[in-house]
Order: sequence, then C-alpha cells, then structure tokens
Amino acid sequence: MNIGDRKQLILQAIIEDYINTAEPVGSRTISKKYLTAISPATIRNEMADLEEMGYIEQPHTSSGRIPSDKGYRVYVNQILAQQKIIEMHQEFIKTEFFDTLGEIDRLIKHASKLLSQLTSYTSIAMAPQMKSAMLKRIQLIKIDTTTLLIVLITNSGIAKNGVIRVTKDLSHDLVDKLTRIFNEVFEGLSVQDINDGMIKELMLRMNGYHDIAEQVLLEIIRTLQYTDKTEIYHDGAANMLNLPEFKDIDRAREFFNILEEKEMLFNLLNEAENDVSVAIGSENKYEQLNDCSVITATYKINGKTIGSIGVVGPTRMDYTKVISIVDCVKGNMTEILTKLLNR
Amino acid sequence: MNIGDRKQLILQAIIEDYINTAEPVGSRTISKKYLTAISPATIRNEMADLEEMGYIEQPHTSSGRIPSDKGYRVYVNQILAQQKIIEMHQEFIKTEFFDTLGEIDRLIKHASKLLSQLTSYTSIAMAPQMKSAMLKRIQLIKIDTTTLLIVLITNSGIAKNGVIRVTKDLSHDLVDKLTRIFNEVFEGLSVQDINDGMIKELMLRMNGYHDIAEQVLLEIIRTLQYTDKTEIYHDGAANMLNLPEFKDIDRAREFFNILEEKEMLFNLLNEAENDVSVAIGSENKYEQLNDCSVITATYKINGKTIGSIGVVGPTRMDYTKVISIVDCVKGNMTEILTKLLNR
DNA sequence: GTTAGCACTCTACATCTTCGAGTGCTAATT
DNA sequence: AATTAGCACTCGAAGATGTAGAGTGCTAAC
Repeated sequence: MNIGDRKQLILQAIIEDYINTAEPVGSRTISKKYLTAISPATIRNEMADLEEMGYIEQPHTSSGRIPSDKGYRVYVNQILAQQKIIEMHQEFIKTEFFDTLGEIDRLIKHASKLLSQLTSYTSIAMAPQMKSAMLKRIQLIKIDTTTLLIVLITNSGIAKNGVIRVTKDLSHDLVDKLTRIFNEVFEGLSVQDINDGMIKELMLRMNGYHDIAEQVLLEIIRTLQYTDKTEIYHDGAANMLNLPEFKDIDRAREFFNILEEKEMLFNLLNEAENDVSVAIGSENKYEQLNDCSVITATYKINGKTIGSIGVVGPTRMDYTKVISIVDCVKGNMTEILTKLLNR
Repeated sequence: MNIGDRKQLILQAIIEDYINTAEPVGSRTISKKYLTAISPATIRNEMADLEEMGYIEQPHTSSGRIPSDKGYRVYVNQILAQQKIIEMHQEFIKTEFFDTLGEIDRLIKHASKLLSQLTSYTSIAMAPQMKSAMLKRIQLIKIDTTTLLIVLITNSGIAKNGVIRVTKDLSHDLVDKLTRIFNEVFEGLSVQDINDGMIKELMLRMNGYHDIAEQVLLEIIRTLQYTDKTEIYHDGAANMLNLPEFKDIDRAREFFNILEEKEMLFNLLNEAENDVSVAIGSENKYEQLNDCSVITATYKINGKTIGSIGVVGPTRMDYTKVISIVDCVKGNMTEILTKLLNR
C-alpha cells in the first residue's frame, strides 16, 4: 500500500498543518512551509491524485484540502509502526504520580485529570474491573440485627462493599461460619468463573441457610457488576469548547451527551486493546463519535489487564503527542499499581 | 417593601413571559397576553417606574424589559412565602424512587439524574457527608502480611474502606484486639468529635503499637474527608446547551469549567440550608455563577441532615417548577433513606 | 389617572459587494 | 517526461447597505 514517497510527504504536511491550524491547507502553504523544493503547481497535481485515492478531501471547490479519516489512518499507522512515541512529559508524569500514593480510586481520578490537562482534550478512565478480578477474600460483617455488610477484597487489593438485609437475626458465630464457607468456595475465583457446580456445593454446605446464601451471592454479583459500569470518570470536557470544531453548539451538545452515557463510555473503554489503540472518526463504532478520535490503552497489575484509560478529541488531533501521553500514563499506572500491590 | 399591586402584577408578567421566551418583554405583549384591561401606554409608564426602582432592566433603548436579579428575588420570595410549591411530578418521583432500593450511592446518582431530567437544567448532588456522621463500627481486616483494610460503618448504615500498609506482620488476634480498642474509643463519635483526650486514651491503651494506631487513625480521617469532597455528582450538563443564554461558547465553557471544580460544587452544596434555598444571579458567592441561579436543599436520615442536592440553571429559570421538584425529590430521599435505615 | 398617537431608536436580517485564497488547465521550460 | 509559470475561474468570509419591526418616551386628548 505504498502511495509514493512524495505523496506521503505531502500528505504528512497537510495533516500536520491541519492539526495546527484547523484550516484547509493549500498548495502554496505546503510549498512555502514544508517542501520548499517543490513548486505549488506540482503539489497541486499530487494533491489531485491524493484526493482521487481518498486520502484528502476538499470542503468546497477552490479551498485547500483537509485529511480524510483514511488519510489520518495512514499517518497514525506510520506513527505506531515507527514507535514514534516520544518521551514527552515522561518525567513530569512520573513525579505527578508519585504524589498520589493511596487509594486506587484516587489514582484513577488523578490519571484522568492528568490526561486531560496534558492533552487539552477530554479524558476518560475506568476503575479496575471487578467482574474479572480474582476474589481474595469475602468478609461478612453483622452491622445490626437485620443488616449484613459484605466486604469483597480482590487479589489486586481492592475492596468493595455491599449490604443485604436479612429477616432472621444471625448469631456472630453463624456469620463467621458463613464467611468461612463463602471463602472456601469462592476464593481465588472471579465472578465470571462461578458456575452451577459451585453454587450447588455452596448450597449443600449452606444447608438450612439457602435463602441467605442466595441473597449474599446475588449481592456479590450485583456489587461487582454495578461498580464496573458506574465507576467511569471523565475530565476536561470543557477543553473541547476551545476547539473550532465545537463552535457549533449542536455538535458540542452531542458530545456532552455522550459523556453522560456511562454505558457508552464503558463500552468504548472495554474495547481497549493491550497496548495503545486508535479509532479515527468513522472507525468509531458509535455514530455520535464519527468526527472524533478515541485513543485508549489498558493498565495492568502484575501483567493482568484490569482497566483502561483513554482520550477523546477531534479527528484533527495531535496524534503523536496524545499517543505518547496515553502510553506514558498507562505505563506509570501499571508500574505504580504493581509496586503498590507487591510491596 | 410593597411596590404597588399593579406594578407587582406587571413585574410578574414580565418575569413569566421572559422565563418562557428568553426575549425582552414589551408593553404591548403584556397588555395583550397578561393584563388585557390595561393599555400598553399605562404599562409603559409603570415599567419606567419599575426600571427606576431596579426591578427590571432594558438591554438597550427601544427594546423590551428583562427582569433584574432584584426583580427575580421579589418574585421568588413570593413563591416561597406563599408555599406555592406544587405537587408537580409528585407521584412520578415517588414511583421512580421506589425502584431504586439498594445502595445509597445509587440512590444519590438516581436522584441527580431525576432532577436534571425533570427540570431540564443541570443537577448537582453530594453523597452523605461522612465527616459529621457518627461511627457505628470500625473493623480492621488483615488482607495479607503487610496490608490492613479498615472498614468504617456509620450510624446511617454507610460503609467506606481505607487501606494501610504496616511494617510488622500482625497476628489475627492482635488485629481483633486493635479493632476492639478502636471501637471502644470511637464508637458513637464523628471525626469532628475526636479530641486530644481521646487520642491520648487510644495511645495509652495501644501501648506498644503507637505507630499503627496513628496510621489507622490518620487513614480513618483521610478516608472520610476524601469521600466527602469527591463524591459529588452532576447530571444533565448537556441540557444547558439548549438554552439561548449558552449559545455563546465562552459562557458555556465557563459553566462546564465550574462543573469540573469539585471543590466549588462541594462548597455550593455545603451551604444548602435546611429547607429549599435559592441563590439568584449575583447573589451567588462565586462570580462564575453570576448569571445562574442555584436552588439547593438538604436530605436527612432520622431528622439529621446528611447531604444535599441542587439544581443550577439560568437566572431566567422556571422557579416555581424547579423549587417544587427539588423540594419533592429531597422529601422522597429523606423518606426512603429513613425507611431503609429503620426497617 | 389613563390612553391614543406619533416621532424616534435600535436590532435583526437579508442582500449585495468585494477581496483573497485556492484551484485546474494549458503552455512553456528543464 | 516531469516540472513549473501563468491565468481564468470559483467560492466563502467579511464588510457595507438597506429595510422592517418591535419597542420606547413624550405630548395631548379623554
């Protein structure tokens, strides 16, 4: 899929100029600012070719060209292939993160803020996913005669709470016994791993307390799933209003609507691949994002993917910069989380 | 501070028309739509007086009048005094809430969504404040050799977690003993109540484990305070972009910036008074909100205020409707929470 | 005290014009 | 054969102009 060296250079020039100015780029500009050795006329010919091939577009006759999604794709692939990831802000991000030891939630929110500040776009981030996390420990605590607190602790050291109301007054000994059984059956498993066999075993051992066992089990599943879909953060939404592409109120409103659809953000982040992935304009599965680009990456603990972060910006996005930053933030999160867990 | 019956009627007409249309209101409109018995000329005279008194303003010579903050204030005071709170959506809100039994967080988020949907403005809501909540129970759980999970349970049945890392490997018995001491010293108190005397007592009884006691105490305080300032939700921000007053991107950007300042939202909600309070335009303590109105109310458990909710909209806001809705949602939250706790 | 009448003001909107950036094509140049 | 200069043409952005309409304040009549 080689499009020719000179064409490639011209495409790159168009993209980079457009990223900076948000204005269609003309042949004269390219000749003057980027490729002084080539005359505007020649560039015009090449641009006609590039347009025919679908890499650039003309908003109207007699205006300059703007990159198409396909054009950006070529450009981004080049960046990704060349591992052109710059050590930009590397040091800054590192020091920023070392200031936020503490709870994981805080780390995620901090990462989100950092992403939006550094990129000047909108960041999104999901907290560690509980559905696939291994349960290290389940603890039932009796709060009062009818209330039971369920504390779930995962292998990654994250704790979540759920509450159930019971009709019988359970003795402390019984609560301890239930706790023990739950741990023996489910320790080391994730919610996804639970199958009928285990439930049968649980019920067998819970003889006489089937109703409570069921209640607890349901609450465990509900707590974990609820957490996953709701602990989604975003930051820097207001940044978007600085961009010329959002001077149109309708577009802006659509964008802000997306941010309030947690479900959608969840799906976006859930598709993030191992490393850094980029979805450009129409490549996005949601129509509403068809003139945005989304860059996502996953963070891990001990090599296991547990959540993801991302940046949403206009298709006219400074890809090199944003990819670098997302990559770097993801790397630092992984590092910190792993250290935190193993120390 | 009686401004005269007819003037009052005219002011009211101006405000109500302006709320609907967002256009300056002229004398002819009032004569035709509201006060058919009075001629435009008379109304013009009265309007000149109202303007002199500061209740209405003229954007430019030869345009209609718009209400000033002072004008809105008179209008709102009237609503509040007459207890003109309508039973609007009462039934709907009630049934909506009965669908969300479960965790308190969920309830708050749901309330926030409901507020923004019903009002078409932006809602804000804070989760129950932990700083002033009474601690019912403190539970330390050993996760592994160096990690201790702290579970805090308040009187209102809300649980929060904190984690600390310790250098010594503590035995289970010791952890239980520490748990017991912490409970004996702090049960029934709020963080705010903690004083030097208690810390001394704690240290005395924790002989030999001062460092751990201190670590736990700090983490307790930090967890509660952190929660308070960060668990602030908002919803319906995109609604604002439908309003003509936000067609100006700069104003919109400013507004969205406010929403990302959790600190500010926290302070706004923290000032909410018992019942429903209204801050109109320049009455707001933050300059950025000078052309917005904020309506807040507090929700309670067993008669004790534990958090608050609010709606932010343009000064040209349908006060009657919004005040009613905020009042009603607050009432339902209080009811549900109290029931939830006492059953 | 109220109202009709009128001259005046100001904005919003539509129309027109101009300017400049950019193009594609052709013919000359390398 | 590839490149470039030259030129006529296109189109949008921005300013200028004109007009209609909504609204006012004032005066004089009711």
